[in-house]
Parts: sequence; C-alpha cells; structure tokens
Amino acid sequence: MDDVFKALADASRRSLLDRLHAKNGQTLNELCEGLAMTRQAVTKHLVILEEANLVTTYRHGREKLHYLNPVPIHQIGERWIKKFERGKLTALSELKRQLEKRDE
Amino acid sequence: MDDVFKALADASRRSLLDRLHAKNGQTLNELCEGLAMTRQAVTKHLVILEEANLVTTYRHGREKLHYLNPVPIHQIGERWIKKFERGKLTALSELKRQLEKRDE
DNA sequence: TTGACAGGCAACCATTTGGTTGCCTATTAT
DNA sequence: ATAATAGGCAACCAAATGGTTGCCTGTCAA
Repeated sequence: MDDVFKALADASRRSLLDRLHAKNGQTLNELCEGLAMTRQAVTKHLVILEEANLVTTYRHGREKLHYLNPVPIHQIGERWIKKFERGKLTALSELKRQLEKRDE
Repeated sequence: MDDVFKALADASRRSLLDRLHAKNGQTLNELCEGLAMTRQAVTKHLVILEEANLVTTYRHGREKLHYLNPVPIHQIGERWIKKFERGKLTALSELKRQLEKRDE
C-alpha cells in the first residue's frame, strides 16, 4: 500500500499512468515521446510503477509493452479513501462548531 | 492536487490523519503520544498536511487544535481514482488477451 | 511572579529521489 | 553481415525529505 502511495506521489508518474489509461500497451519509447526527460528517467519511473504493481510489462521481441493495472488504485479508493468519506459531514460540522465557539 | 498526493505519500502522515479521524481536534502533544518521533518531526508533518489543506488548525490559548479536513481526500477519489475505475475490466481483459497471444 | 507547559524557529545531518551521461546487449531490418 | 533500433546497467549529481538537537516565546497555574 505504501508503495502505491509513494508511486502516485510524483506528477510525472501520474502522467505516465494517464498516458497508459489513454492508450494501453505502449512501448518505452512511445511513452517517452514529448516528455522533457531522458529515456532512462522514464525507465526509472516505470520501474517504480511496476514495483507498486500499477503497471505490468510484457516483453515482445526487443520491445517492452506497458499495461496499466488499475487494481491498486481501486484498492486505495476502497480501503483508504472510503474510510474518510464516512464522517465527512460530521467532521466539518464539528470543525464549524469549534470555530464558532472560539470567542467564548 | 500534487500537494495532497505528496502529503499522503508518507506513512507517518497517513497515520496522523488516521488518529485525527479517530479523534478530531487534538493538540500537537496529544498527537505525539506513543510515536517514535520527536515533537518537531510531528510538527513538520502537520505543516505539510496543513499546506495540503488536509488539516486545519485553530489556536486556543497555548494549545493548537488540529482538525481533519476530508475534502481533498474526497476530491482525489472523485477526480482521480474514479477516472481509473471506468475501463478497469476492459483494461484487464485487454491485458489477458495480449498475454494469451504471446506465443503466436 | 515565577516555574512549568505548549508550541515555534533554525541549524544541521544522512538518506532518498529524480534526474543526468556514457556505454553495453539484444533484436530487427537492409 | 551489418547497421539501426529498443532497451538495460551503472556511476554520478543536486536537491528534497525526514529526522535530529538546542534554544526561544507565549500562556497558564501555584
């Protein structure tokens, strides 16, 4: 879980996921196109995404295809974000209540 | 948005949010209890959470109360995670299809 | 009014991170 | 066979990160 949060913390990596979301199964060079970064930098990001299990790769000849795995993102949503959904309103109204009694 | 992802990337900070979720409106010292970290380290984490707007503070005398603001977390869920929900099944079946034709 | 308590500020430190360059290997196309 | 293409590996670098210690300020209670 920590790996996933860490992987998602970087904007370049999130944009790589976006690119794969737009078009799945891209090669490394395809993913590099138009990016202000060397191929090696992109490789490093992709390794981090792989280790977080957010991207799965598949070697085809001399090409390496990258596939998005949305499961960990879904799990973050289910296991983590949903926990804070409940009680959102109560938390806010509690805060409001506290702020309003500030000058007592 | 980047601030929020960055803030959530650290396990200590996520556990601080958990603590506030369990009991809202805690003081700094309260939040330090039982943590293997100095008060100053916790302060730094709380500053990052404040800057990401995940925590709101309110000074009461010599105490500083910390309140959880779940809105940014909710936004991550709505604006980011949901984007990858759609197409989850299609992405997986696409991957499966590709993997299966590997030995053609 | 004076000591204890809650918290803030700043300097410093080691490690991690995000990036680079240079070179090497494997596969494909001519 | 050979050149071009796709990617991998390793060393190196600057800046950011997560933590520490030491000391200072403001508020409350005896």
